[in-house]
Amino acid sequence: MPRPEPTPPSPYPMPFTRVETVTLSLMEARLRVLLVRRAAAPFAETWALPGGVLRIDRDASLEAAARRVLRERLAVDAGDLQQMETVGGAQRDPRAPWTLSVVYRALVPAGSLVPVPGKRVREVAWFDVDHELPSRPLAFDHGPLIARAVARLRADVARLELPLGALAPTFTLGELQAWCEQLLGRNLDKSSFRRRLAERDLVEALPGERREGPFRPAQVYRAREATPHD
Amino acid sequence: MPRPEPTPPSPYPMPFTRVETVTLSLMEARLRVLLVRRAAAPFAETWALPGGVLRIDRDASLEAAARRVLRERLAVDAGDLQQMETVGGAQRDPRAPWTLSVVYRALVPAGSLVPVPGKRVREVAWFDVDHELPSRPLAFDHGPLIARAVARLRADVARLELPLGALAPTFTLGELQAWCEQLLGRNLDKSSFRRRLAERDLVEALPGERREGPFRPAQVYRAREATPHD
DNA sequence: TAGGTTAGTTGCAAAGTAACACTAAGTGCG
DNA sequence: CGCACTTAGTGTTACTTTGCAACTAACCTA
Repeated sequence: MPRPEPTPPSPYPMPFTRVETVTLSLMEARLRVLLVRRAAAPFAETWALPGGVLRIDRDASLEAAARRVLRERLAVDAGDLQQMETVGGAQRDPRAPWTLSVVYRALVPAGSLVPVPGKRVREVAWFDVDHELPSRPLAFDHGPLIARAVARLRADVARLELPLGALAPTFTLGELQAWCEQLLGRNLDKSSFRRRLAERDLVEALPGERREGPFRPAQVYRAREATPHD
Repeated sequence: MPRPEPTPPSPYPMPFTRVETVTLSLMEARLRVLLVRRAAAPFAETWALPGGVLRIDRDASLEAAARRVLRERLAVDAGDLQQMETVGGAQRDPRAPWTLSVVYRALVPAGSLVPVPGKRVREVAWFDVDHELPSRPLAFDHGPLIARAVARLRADVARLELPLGALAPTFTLGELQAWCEQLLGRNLDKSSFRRRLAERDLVEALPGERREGPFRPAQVYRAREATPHD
């Protein structure tokens, strides 16, 4: 076994490293992003993405860091968590000479989060990504980060790479379609939606079971486990 | 103008931050990746991606850091440079307690690079991503990083989001198709390739000009400038 | 029993794609 | 001169995917 060298890792200063989260959810049938209003400079009083400093003493990985930030700052478990992009440079944040932010997109189940202000945060609120955000100036480079995260989520959903982690454990196909439609912000065709679902094997029927409405009951499904198809 | 605070940025230790490059090129009609053979532990004698430490005193941005690494270590200008993903964690590299690597994919024009060994590198070589790589063990987590970068490149090319920066300044449609075919590792249909090219407006004919073979001359094209289509 | 609502399927037309054949334009050779 | 060969570029046709809409099924209520 090669003995790890005790060499000091590097004489170079390292960037101020953070994790930012684009936290999305469906509320009242609209896709919304959670923002916090900053209490301190820079960008005091401006809305920003919730984020936090990477804690190498506590976070085992980048994804773990993103989960910790969501848990600590927002008290929410990210159902689906995807890394988006990493931005870094000398001029991003006046608090440090060089900052690096790894951006994660979190999709959380509807109603899993009651926004409460915390440290360094005046206010927490959800914003409709299509109707409320475009006009609003955001702190740092957070505006384009959100736009790209939303675009990528919608591209994923459009080709049925669904963030199933943020979905209820069981669901009917009608519910699944409505959920996709709300994420996309447009309607889908029922028959081709079902056809495309069947081609991939994303979901499986829970045999025998069904669920109530005042109308015809529907088959209940659940997400199939990640199938390494080969 | 809000005065930047002189606050010390953070009491937290920051991760050992690097940039790794998945440097790809077409050589002898095959997609190849440039690897270096490590001279020192850990993973001495093992092939690895070329990379370097982020130098916040010299790099204005992450992309600039990737360009510097390519220039200093490989003496090559990246025609097309795309950020792939960022990996980080406590157990990645025994040289530091916590390392973070931002991975870039570079596609360089064929023959723009003569591989020369340098510091901490025994050997430099190109490997066919389809035939030589899968069997070969690589240092760190570099194997999956390459696989994902290649898959993403091919997905991009398949839907004609072409890394035009790595292309010759002018070309014929036949050359462009052959280039895509070599990147993808499979053949494309001529007529639908041209039809799909025409729908997007990726290329434009250089009017009047044409170029020689021993056969019928072809129209010369060039890449259209990034058109913000709205 | 009729009517309303959602679940689920079927048929068809429109659009997009792949396979292949065809014409066009140049070179070289008999 | 004209034919064979090669690459450039276009049409034609068949197939696959998608969107639209109609239809049946199941359940409730009145």
